[in-house]
Amino acid sequence: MGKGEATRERILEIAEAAVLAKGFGATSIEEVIAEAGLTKSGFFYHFRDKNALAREMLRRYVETNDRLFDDVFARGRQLSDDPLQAFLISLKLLAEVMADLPNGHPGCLIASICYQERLFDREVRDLTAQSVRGWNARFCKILEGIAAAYPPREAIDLDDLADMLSCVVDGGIIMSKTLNDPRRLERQILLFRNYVKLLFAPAALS
Amino acid sequence: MGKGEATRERILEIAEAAVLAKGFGATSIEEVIAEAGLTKSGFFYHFRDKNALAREMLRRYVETNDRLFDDVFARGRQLSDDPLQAFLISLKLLAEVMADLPNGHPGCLIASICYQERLFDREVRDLTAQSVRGWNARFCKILEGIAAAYPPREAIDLDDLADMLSCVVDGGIIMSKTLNDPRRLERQILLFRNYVKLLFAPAALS
DNA sequence: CCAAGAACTGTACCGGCGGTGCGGATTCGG
DNA sequence: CCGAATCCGCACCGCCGGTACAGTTCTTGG
Repeated sequence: MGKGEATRERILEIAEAAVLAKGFGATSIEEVIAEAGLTKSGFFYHFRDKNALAREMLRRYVETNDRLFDDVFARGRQLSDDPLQAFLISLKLLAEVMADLPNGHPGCLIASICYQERLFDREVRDLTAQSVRGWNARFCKILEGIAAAYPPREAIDLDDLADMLSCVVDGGIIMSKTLNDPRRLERQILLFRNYVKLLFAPAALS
Repeated sequence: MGKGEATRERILEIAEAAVLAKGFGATSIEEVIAEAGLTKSGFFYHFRDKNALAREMLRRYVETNDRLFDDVFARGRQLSDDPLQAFLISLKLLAEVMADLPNGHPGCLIASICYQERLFDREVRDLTAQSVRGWNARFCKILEGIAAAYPPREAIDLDDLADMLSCVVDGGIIMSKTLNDPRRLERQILLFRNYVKLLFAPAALS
């Protein structure tokens, strides 16, 4: 990693924290560069304008989350051959990861952008939509594998159920932040997990 | 309603739409007063500063939502004496209300504030927390009534389940806005409704 | 080791916005 | 018709996003 790339990464890290705490519009470039220890000229050397910063932040965020999901769901499959058990394990791991964050989850950048949509260009908005669609499709594929092995107790739309995981996480983050209680996010994920168990697990197992 | 109060209401309405679309920090007073048709002096006659505007917006939003919940859950109880059935009816009504919004749900002001917390003073943040706590307590009370009549199929924390409704709504709003698909919010509420049904309804009823 | 780019700094400037202050005008109810 | 509520006009401050551009320091490949 060259020196320039390291600086870019530092700027993005600082900017992301600031944006999640105050919103994009209220995050001044000046405070970011002050914390990063460079000048305004230095900033504009790396990013053409504020929107370019947003694009890179988002790209970085999506990439990080993708890796997290890769990791969590791979470990689930690794610990059990049964698709349902693997998913339940993965959800527990996900809940643990969220619970282990020192100061609670810092916030979902997609949610932050969603509530400031008019500030961003089409490219950014398309990237948020595409990411969410990707995550939902990923969850849905897992659920289809489960449903094939375990007929669900009720006729449920698997797409909606896949959506629900994202919704519960985003909602859990908001509630955790608003009430200043990080554990609420973990509990919401576990509650969703219980829903999945209730839907698919045969009565004998529950 | 005096003329001043009408102007205040107009300002709050315009400001809320702007804040939900661009965030609080990026919402300029100038554009609000331009749309409201008054001058900056007129604005500062009604609100001491931008934070006073935020406080009033939030107060208004919480009040509106409280009335909505009062209405929906009262109608549920009105249509069925059974606590579970009443709740299930109320959730369906809630989903319908959300689905009937012409351009989709405009956004949750509490979520918007949550993602810009550093911009607001303690009073505003306390009000958001208190409102969320109030709604959760309301849902929890209903669930306790249900659990007393129908022993839940699994040992579930009713507080968490009450939280889940708020989470699913907030998450559903974000997903609906991000994917530009208003129906997703409705479906998430109905999916939560199904969870409640699955948890409490005796096998004979399902 | 040195040249060539990459990675910055310094300075000057513009326009927009939040916010303050205050005097004056208009409007409206009693 | 009086006085209070409501709103306008105007001048001003400081911060911020963004532009422009010349100069400096650091890094790295040949």
